[in-house]
Amino acid sequence: MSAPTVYDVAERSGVSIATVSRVYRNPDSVRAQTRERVLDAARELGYVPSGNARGLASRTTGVLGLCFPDYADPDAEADAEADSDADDAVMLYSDQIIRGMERAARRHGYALLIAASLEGGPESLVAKVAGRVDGFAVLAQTVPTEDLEVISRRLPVVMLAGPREIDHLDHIVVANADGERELARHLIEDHGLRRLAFIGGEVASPDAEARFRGFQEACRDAGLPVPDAPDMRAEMMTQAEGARTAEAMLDRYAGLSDTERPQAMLFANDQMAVGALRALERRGVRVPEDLAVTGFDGIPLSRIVRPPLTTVRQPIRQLGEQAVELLVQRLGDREREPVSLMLPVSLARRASCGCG
Amino acid sequence: MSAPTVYDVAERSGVSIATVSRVYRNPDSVRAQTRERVLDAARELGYVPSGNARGLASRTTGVLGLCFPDYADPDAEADAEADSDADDAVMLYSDQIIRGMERAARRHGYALLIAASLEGGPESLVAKVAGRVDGFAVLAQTVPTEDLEVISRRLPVVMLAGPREIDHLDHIVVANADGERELARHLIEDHGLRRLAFIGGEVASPDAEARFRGFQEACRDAGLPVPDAPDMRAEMMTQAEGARTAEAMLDRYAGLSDTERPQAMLFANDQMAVGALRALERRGVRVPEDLAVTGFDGIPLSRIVRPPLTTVRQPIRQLGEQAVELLVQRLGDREREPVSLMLPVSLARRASCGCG
DNA sequence: GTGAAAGCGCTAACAG
DNA sequence: CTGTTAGCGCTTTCAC
Repeated sequence: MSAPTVYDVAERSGVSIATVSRVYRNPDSVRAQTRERVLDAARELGYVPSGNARGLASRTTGVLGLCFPDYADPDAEADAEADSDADDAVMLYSDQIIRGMERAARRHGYALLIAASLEGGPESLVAKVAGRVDGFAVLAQTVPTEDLEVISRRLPVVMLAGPREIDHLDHIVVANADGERELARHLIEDHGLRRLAFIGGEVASPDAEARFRGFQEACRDAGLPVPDAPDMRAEMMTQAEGARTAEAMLDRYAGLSDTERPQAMLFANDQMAVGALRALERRGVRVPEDLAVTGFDGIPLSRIVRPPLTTVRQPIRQLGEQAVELLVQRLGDREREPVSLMLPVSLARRASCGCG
Repeated sequence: MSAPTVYDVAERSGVSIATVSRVYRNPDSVRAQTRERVLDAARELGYVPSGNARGLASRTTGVLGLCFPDYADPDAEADAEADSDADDAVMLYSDQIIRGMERAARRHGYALLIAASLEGGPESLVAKVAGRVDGFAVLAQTVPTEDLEVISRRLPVVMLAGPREIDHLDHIVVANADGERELARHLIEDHGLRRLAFIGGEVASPDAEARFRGFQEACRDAGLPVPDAPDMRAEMMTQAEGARTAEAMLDRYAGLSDTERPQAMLFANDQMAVGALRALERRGVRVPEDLAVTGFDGIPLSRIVRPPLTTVRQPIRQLGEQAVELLVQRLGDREREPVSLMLPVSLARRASCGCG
């Protein structure tokens, strides 16, 4: 009793397999009466068209893919309450992209195949994805460049966030530098702050680095001293690290007078800023009266914390949607020149910088 | 210039197509030197194995699927800040399941194909998914039962949440009734409350209904009057609706004395409870002093609101993980008896009921 | 409108 | 360890 095929359905309904095929592919090309016979037979048999066979024969899958970073050790015990916020941050990011892609894909009639990259997975599962989709998106640093090199010669690939590693690929980033520059400018010009401290992430994070560059630009533009490195770096960009770095900053500047110590801390992301907010509260530092605090990302939590966090909203979902648009476009025209999109970000002025 | 195939690689590396196939399927079964030759040729050619052809020939895809409800009109303009919380609630739910499934699937070497069901989609996209996966999970009320009936005869399907519509399918639910009963019991026994109001959702929501049943049980167990319907129903189970119903309740009981009006409002989910919290604050009702408030779900927001919300944590992610486990099991043994799992929930006692 | 025949690119025995 | 030979289940011309 193996699964029924077009042959079974054809036989049972007294038509040829070509007709069965037509019924599923282009129902109107078959006389209504014939069509019903076929459909009935299919129902009785429990027939489900094989996507594989279809794909093989038609050379398209109707599926788009996404490779994203391994956001958690899959072998880790699932403990809802104890999940680290590091996890959460990355996951939220991936979730949003998945949402965006799924939504856009659906609009174009595609389904979405997702796969997180294992650490040192065998034959990288990108291969698995690549072979089953019409095109796919890759989050930066998820897939070895050399693999992409090979794969992208055979099907559309769009790189998301991070540097454009392969120049013939479509590529989308968010305006990290612009956003941070605008944020710093706001603090400097609108709030009259002069002494700003930037708390960065690991050097390997292209996003965090780009944000720091934006910070530098704002300093330069305002005629303030331009630091050549973040005042401090956090390895993880988590709430815990945010709290830790905030306290470390406090200690570092403890001996300084009010006119010397920083008036604002700009964190490379919201998670850290939120952690800092809590640490500062514990230490009796009032935000924004004593110190302004800002983040980056615009995660939901940023609106909920007290004081609400001034931050830069990243259009993460749109990143996913745009990715699909580019893939669909390229599927329609393989010759189109590769594009590199930079999605605009927007400043969310809230209480933590003294606004509102 | 069509995509290179095993034949191209075989020719270029001077081996047979069988060997090329082996290199990708079971590298150790090929002499290292031969393997390298093949791999080199593949690299030069830009060869990517066709998942479709593999699937066709091997009768497995290495992909599991998930059909979930259309959580938002795909044609709606994406406006991050303006997304309704209705959206968010459903999305968070789906996201968690996706996460859980992806994680578990990866652990078993599967990728995950996801597709939200269109409203009146053509030939329901379940067909699309069904044809491309080895098995899949379906969120309740996502796929017409009759379709499932047919499809589930040919590949493993597991139903998630909601009633078990087809009895030969594996099925997983969370202990909605148990959770709400325990929650109500806590209010009654531990806090000594006697007058509880339950705010339900739409009648069509199996979850909300199950929670109400749990509420009824607790009332009965405690010898309190047992209502035969929720005190009030919200159509959407959103924050806005929660706020609205909370105010309506306030108005309804405005004329009663302190010893007559409800001492607690039990909402069918967290979203509503959170909305209620805000509405109550606006109306000057103190929680929990004047009125206890509880939710259900254990969404992240429930921990963050003030006062933190007493709720019942649903192991949504585990729902996804378990779904994969069942699918994998069944893939290994088609004859296994269908199982129906009920995942335990846990009470999160927080300030909104008077705890902590 | 419908049928016949030829693959799509790979895996799966079986030989050797 | 490697090659040969059949299909896997469908879409696609091209006839009728």
